[in-house]
Amino acid sequence: MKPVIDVLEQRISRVLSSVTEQPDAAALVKTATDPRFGDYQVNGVMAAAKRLKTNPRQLAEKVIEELDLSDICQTPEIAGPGFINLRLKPEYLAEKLLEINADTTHVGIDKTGGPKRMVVDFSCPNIAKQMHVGHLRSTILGDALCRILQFEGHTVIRQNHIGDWGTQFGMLIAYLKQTSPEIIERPDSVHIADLEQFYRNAKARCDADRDFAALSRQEVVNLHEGNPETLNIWRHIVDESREHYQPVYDTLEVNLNQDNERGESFYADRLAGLVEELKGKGLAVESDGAMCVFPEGFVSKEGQPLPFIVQKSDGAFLYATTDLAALKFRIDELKADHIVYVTDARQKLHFEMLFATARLAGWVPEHVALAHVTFGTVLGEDNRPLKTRSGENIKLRDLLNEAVQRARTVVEEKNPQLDEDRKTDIARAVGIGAVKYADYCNNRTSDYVFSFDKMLAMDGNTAPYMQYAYARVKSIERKAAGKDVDIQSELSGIATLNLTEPAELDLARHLIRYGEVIANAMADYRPNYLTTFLYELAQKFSGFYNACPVLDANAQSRPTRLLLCDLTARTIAHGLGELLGIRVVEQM
RNA sequence: GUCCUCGUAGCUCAACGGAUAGAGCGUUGGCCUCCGGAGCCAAAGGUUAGAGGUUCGAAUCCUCUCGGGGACGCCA
Repeated sequence: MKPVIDVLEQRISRVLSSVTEQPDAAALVKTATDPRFGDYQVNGVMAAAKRLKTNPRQLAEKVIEELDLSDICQTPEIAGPGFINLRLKPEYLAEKLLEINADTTHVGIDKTGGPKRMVVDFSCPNIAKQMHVGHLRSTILGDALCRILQFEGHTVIRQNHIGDWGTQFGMLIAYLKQTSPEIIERPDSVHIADLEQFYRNAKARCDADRDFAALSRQEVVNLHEGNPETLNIWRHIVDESREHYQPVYDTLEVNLNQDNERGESFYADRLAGLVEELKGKGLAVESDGAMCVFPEGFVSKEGQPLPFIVQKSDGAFLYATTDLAALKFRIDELKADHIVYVTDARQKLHFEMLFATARLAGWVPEHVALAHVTFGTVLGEDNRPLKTRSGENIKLRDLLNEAVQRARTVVEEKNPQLDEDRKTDIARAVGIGAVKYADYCNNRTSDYVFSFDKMLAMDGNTAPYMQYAYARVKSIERKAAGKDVDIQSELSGIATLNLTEPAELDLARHLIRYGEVIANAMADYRPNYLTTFLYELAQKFSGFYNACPVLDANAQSRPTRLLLCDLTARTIAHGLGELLGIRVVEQM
């Protein structure tokens, strides 16, 4: 079903256009800023009146005369300087709830009318290093965006642009050859238990030993030239690294695996040609020995043009080159018509220049949209980027383990009678859910302070609160049998509703807004719109739960209330589970 | 120095150019013979950093100032 707000916008805009004789007059329907103003408000009349130099209230009168919303709203009211306030009819709410109920797979939300091929670039850890807290936001934000886009009906191509092809590999390969010479014959026999330590050791040797440094450089050359022995070891390092980061994705319940990987190495043999092409087009020129593109509008310190360096003075390529190659590949071969990059805000300039350069080169057709979805930093309690006490990056694995452990303690305290497996499962859902939810519920552009205590709190806008709301509905369902209530038969074929209590209506009005909120969240790539909606839903459900008995309700009210419970549970499960990748549990 | 970004209640944060700027935490006061009190209801708390401007209307857009964070030629 189409969101009510869109239906209203369309219908009122049409009337406003005809009354004002201005074809592009927009109704500007928004959700009401205050319940006293009804459910939706029309803001566009005042702007239109201004253009016509007429009285806005009088114009609003005319619009209302022409407008027929009787199937949706009660009589519209004019208020203030020229707002039109709209209140949905209970009959309309009932009709919509039944529609949602009938849609068992898609919670009453239409697929997009214009499906696209969307490439989403996210997570992107460096191989040969542990994933740390800095990868958290890109990974889960990207995953949520993919889930939502997919739900909307787009074709989503997840791309994990892993860092598997840098000069650091020379040193890692050289180090493995020295410390585990058997790797040359049998790469599989060497297991890297601690990636971080491995990297540090190699780096230390490289810094201390000139001969080793020379070997490292030679291995870089070998790698680029495709030397089979070096390549084998490199491949092994990549495989070993995957053993470390795949479990993190699994724990996070993020849909990423080897199939989504297309790392820097994939583009390695395209770079030289790409730079040649840029040179040929007169875009890349030499500056201080490096090959640079100078896209218009980018200036540096002294007002000099800012370079986008595509080849270093020593001939090596760098991330700008790889990113260009990836962009080109995604358009030419993946046939993307929308590419979304999910990285932290510090890379903003880089992506602006990347997009500008690609456009200059003529690689971006008109219909292709490029977006950089930025986010802020995860901070510690000291308001500095989150680190361990000794100043190191916090490993994502450790962070998640702690969250689960803390959740486990709470479950143990609240529900000791549950069996062990159940407790373990709940602790996982709650702990991981808390970390993800805490991230999603903040505006992605701002930094946020990471706090286990806050994200695991049972009060407030947190995952546990949401999961609790869900578990409470499920508890009602479990209790039903004991009270001789057959939910199945009361809900099957339900054709009319009896919405009368304020708390019922309030909950109903909120439930039907789900599709509108998803659209809003996606238009701006902002999951916090979704968490806010879900939180409000849980609050409204609690209000309803307190005010309206369900199982003990009379025959007039009970089916309606059972349906409200069911739709609330389905919406929470969908929003949390399907769109945000946060598991709900029946009991907690 | 240039550019980007942020500055909203004691704290953490919302607010899609709209009406009297909203939540949560914390504080204060209510609500358990009742479907999970891990809850609900209510109160107090604000010159939206400051100054101009645009607009019928500005936390939101523009300009400047102050303050935090970030980026700015061979790292990603």
